[in-house]
Amino acid sequence: MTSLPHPPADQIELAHVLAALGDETRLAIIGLLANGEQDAMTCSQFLHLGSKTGLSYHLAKLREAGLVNVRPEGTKRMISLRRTDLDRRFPGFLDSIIACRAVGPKPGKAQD
Amino acid sequence: MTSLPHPPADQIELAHVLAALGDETRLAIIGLLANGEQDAMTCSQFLHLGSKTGLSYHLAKLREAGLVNVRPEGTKRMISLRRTDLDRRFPGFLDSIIACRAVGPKPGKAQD
DNA sequence: AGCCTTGTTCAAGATTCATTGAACAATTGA
DNA sequence: TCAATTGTTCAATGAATCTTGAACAAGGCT
Repeated sequence: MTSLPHPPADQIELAHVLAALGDETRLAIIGLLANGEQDAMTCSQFLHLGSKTGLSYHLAKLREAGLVNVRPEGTKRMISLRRTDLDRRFPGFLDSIIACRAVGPKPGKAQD
Repeated sequence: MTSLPHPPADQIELAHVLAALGDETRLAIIGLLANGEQDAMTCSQFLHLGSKTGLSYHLAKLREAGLVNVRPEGTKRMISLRRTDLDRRFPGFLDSIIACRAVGPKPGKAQD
């Protein structure tokens, strides 16, 4: 039961995706989702990036843009990158973003 | 004489670049710069995308983000993609964006 | 039943963004 | 010099964004 609205894969818009990623907090979330071993994480695992309310807001943005999938499980939300959908729609895009971030702005202090 | 402020190549920030591209008008400008034969275009060549003032605003955004280079030549500004700088800093990123746009939202009516 | 955890929603505020029109600056050309 | 072209700057407006705290909802646990 995907209670929360997700855009279908073929309807993900590039400008929308780029706008969603044009924010340090959300970019950090994507970085953690991409580099972490687990393919799904909960909101509370991002709490070091901001307040509970702020996270809910940013995660909704990422979901609405088509970047992440959110699956309710108990009181938790399992959040995962829509890797397959994104790769099919925008080949190479996600990989380049992730690679950039690995070298990029926030190098140390990754408590995965 | 680069009268206008451009960020040095190694100081271009990913989040800033993504935010600059998260706008249909600016994305269209980058698309035209990337797909056109000419490596430099003037502001007036983008007038079909918006008002003169708006274009000036959006082009400043792209310049400040490090996406384009603006070189004054007479009363004109020669605008070009910073392909080399971007490829070095974010390998594969620009190519994936351009490829996406080719398939993407505004298919027909490209008066190159 | 209560209580805790996890996360959303609502309302408010400050900030930034995008668009517009008028006025201005600089170069080109008659 | 006068006029046209090219583009910037300024001020104002409305919209969107981000952040915060309080209140709420839904499950899990004892």
